[in-house]
Amino acid sequence: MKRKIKTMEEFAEVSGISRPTISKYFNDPESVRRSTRDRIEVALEAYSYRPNIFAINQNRKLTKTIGIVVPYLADPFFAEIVRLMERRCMDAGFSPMIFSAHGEQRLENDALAALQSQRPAGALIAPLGRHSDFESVRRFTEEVPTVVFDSNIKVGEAFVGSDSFQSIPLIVDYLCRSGEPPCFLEMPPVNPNANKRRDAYILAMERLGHDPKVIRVDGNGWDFERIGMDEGTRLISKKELPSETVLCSNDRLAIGFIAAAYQQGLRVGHGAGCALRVAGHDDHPWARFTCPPLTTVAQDYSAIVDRSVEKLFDLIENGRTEEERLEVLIECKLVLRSSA
Amino acid sequence: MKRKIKTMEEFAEVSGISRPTISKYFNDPESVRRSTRDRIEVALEAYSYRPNIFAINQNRKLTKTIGIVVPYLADPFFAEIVRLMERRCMDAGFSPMIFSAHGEQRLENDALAALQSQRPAGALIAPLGRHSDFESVRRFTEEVPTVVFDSNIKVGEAFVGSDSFQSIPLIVDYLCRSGEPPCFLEMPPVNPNANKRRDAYILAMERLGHDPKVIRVDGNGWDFERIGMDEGTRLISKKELPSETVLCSNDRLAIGFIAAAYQQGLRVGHGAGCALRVAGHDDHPWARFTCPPLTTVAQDYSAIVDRSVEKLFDLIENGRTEEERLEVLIECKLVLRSSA
DNA sequence: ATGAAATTTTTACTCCCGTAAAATTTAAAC
DNA sequence: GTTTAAATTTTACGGGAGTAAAAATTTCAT
Repeated sequence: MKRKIKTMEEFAEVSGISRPTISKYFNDPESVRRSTRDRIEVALEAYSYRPNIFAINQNRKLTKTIGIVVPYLADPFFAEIVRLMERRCMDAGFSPMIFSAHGEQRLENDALAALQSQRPAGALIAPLGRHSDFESVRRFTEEVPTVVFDSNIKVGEAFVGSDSFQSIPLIVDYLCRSGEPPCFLEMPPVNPNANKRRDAYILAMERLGHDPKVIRVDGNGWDFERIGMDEGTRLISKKELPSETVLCSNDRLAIGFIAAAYQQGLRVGHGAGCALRVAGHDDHPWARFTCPPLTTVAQDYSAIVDRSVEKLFDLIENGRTEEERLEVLIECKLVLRSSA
Repeated sequence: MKRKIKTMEEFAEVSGISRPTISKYFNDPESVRRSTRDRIEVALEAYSYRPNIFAINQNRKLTKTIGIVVPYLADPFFAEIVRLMERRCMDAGFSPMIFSAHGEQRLENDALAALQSQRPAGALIAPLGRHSDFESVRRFTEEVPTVVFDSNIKVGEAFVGSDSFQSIPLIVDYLCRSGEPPCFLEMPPVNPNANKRRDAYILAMERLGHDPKVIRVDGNGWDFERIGMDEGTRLISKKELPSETVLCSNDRLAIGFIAAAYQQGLRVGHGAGCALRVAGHDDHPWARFTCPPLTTVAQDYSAIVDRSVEKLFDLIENGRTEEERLEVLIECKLVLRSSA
């Protein structure tokens, strides 16, 4: 015949413990004496009361919420990163809150506004990049301790991402050593990474004494596979490829390109009888399931997540310091499969 | 020299309008006279004030939050559904909140608890299914108006999903008519859909006078592609496939299976010189980029989202009725590509 | 048992906004 | 220029928990 407990006041009553102590308990169970903790927990089982989160956050300067914002959640790269980040945050006692910009500036701004209204303790954001409303994002980071990842726009307390100038030479070297030097397939860059990759490609090729060949195809939006397939089809059928080795700006583009090659009857791979070698970048979760499996450069998902989250926790605990903005560049690893 | 406006009281002061009216404005801008609305909006630009969401929700019986819970966000099917749902909710003036169970019962329960503590106006949930803590989910739906989608466990006010007994016959018929009758490749079912699909397969085959052949492979978790590839490799190399036409329980499994076939040197497709036909189910976003492109049955993403969201809005507006639980089954469409 | 230290209880104020009721002002209608 | 209806202002309370300060109690070592 348990009555419904709605407030902490009521719970204090039925548990026989004063409200301030109950409050202390919920903020940190270790902060009350063992015996009272036990009494509270017994009552808790009997009445299953949970404090009202809105009332809690109303008085707290900083909540336990951590915002995670990505440019496109349906991209498996971000889906996977978010998955790992969410886990880390929960393990540390925070409540992650996920937002996606769906590739649109307006929605990114909306997401940041919605997040900010939650007064989060901190935020992990991968900005749209080129399409971000820079001022908007900067204003956000003024109010909320923020670690930026993946796409390095110069806001927030820190950046964590992969080092294109390390990763691209890896794959370029390999491709040059094992066959015809690659051309570079890119689409209009959605973020700074895309530019860095192209620049890194050019640099790497020149270092090796080869002539860099960049193919910029059309297409916008986040349908990378479709762009890779459509433009790949066009390039192949019109024989406009300057090299039989194609390094794609990212794996999703490569997946589309491989599909195009397949449909045109070109065999992709490094073996005998193959007409084309294709490589990507990122080691997307699906890269190992292409036909043939994709040779690529793997971003270190765990490291990106770990470093980002660590830095954010540090910011939350110790506050912002006057130190210079931290930039963590993480090494990538070459992943050799059979596409190149 | 604008001072920081933190409360509605202060904003009322600087805008020269009373607080209750400001409050009305934020609840519905149309509810105040044109002239005052203008005055408020002018002040709003000058001071960029936003009401504190916690204080708001503390007093409202029902918030503007809508929870979206999926079993695995990194699955492109759910990523896409979530994307569409989020959009619809925002357009209707709600704040969607996304949760993923990451395939684990404990995390599903955590997500539901976290969501419930937000006192959402309603929830759209795709339960884990077989691995759901049924009682937990049921309790949740008692407190929160809920539409269940994709996986029909019998809780909540309504279910919206695809009709396996309509979709599977479509593809079975087609496969039988165009070649050898298919065997059915499934993994241990993660949700009721998987069972229905198998049963529908058996039924469809029997109707056509063929002998149904179900292959149940091992594997758990949500790495469907990996399971499809590993088990496909095994089945092919050991020649254990009872038919040269393979209908996979879902597209992700099929993607893995196709990769396996490719690596074993088997040509997939319906043309001459092809050793194997492979078909899937769902029309995942990546299905068109397999090699060869995947023949499958398309779930109607928009319809699923539309119907779910409509019903939820109806529930929120009109409250729960005593009517029977609504079950909406949406038709699928055959998508013929070249894999079968 | 005694004193000191650690906890808990009491009391009371704060956070920021929703909202109801009564009083007042404004706008529209005739 | 009334009359009326509509909108706004005033005033006041409530929601549920954080938190500070002082008083009371418990714990533990000596």
